[in-house]
Amino acid sequence: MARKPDLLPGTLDMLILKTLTRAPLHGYGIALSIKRLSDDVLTVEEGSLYPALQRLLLQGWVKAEWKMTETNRRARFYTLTAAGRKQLGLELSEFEQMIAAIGRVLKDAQEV
Amino acid sequence: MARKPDLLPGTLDMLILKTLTRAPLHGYGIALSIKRLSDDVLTVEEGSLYPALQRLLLQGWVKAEWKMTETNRRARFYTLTAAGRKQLGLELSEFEQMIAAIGRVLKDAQEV
DNA sequence: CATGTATATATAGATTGTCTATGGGTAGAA
DNA sequence: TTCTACCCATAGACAATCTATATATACATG
Repeated sequence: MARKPDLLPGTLDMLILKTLTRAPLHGYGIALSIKRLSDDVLTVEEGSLYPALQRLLLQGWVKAEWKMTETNRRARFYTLTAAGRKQLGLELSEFEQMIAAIGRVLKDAQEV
Repeated sequence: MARKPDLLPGTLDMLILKTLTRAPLHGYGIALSIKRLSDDVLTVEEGSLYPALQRLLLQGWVKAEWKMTETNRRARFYTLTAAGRKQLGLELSEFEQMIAAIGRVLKDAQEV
């Protein structure tokens, strides 16, 4: 990781799924939501976002529907499926386990 | 991340640098150390480890020296350089910032 | 003495995820 | 009319990791 990344690789699907537990949203809205909730630390580039949404659709973790936004624009709204909710639970627990494990390695104790 | 990964991508360099703050170690020892400290959650595959060590060498963040181990084997021992220590500090703070940001997105509050 | 296991390094090639760059297009404000 | 914010999408480059493979040695066990 030579250049400072916009995301922690491997966490985008989880972030999207989590965002959709609040409400169905279109892609642009998902990206904005993640950016804002993270206080601009996380930026979801379009070239990451749309391929990720395709992945999630293909896996059946979200479904999509074209609608009009409040601002009168065509947009594709994504909704979390039951399988997606289950997948989110899985990813959350694996992520937390990893973070905890990394935390143990980063601790200063000398128990090598 | 279809398959459960052995590591969080992007964190390996940081883990290696951190491990070397305790003592100089050879590659195999670094991998073992990370595995044990993480209670077997993190596994550093050889195909990830040695390229990572090459990266760190190239950046000047570690230096290497062939020596004999306690068990009488040839091994390449890596030592953290001053630049490496500085880099570790940088990666630690960026990592913590990212984790905090992800935490905010994963929180259940409705402040969208 | 043969065999197996743990120790130890290293690379090639595949895979995957993210980023950069680009293309298209619309609503509404200035 | 021009600009900005909104909206979707893909191609290709790039980087990190994983799988598979290769080589080799110390030492224990049968």
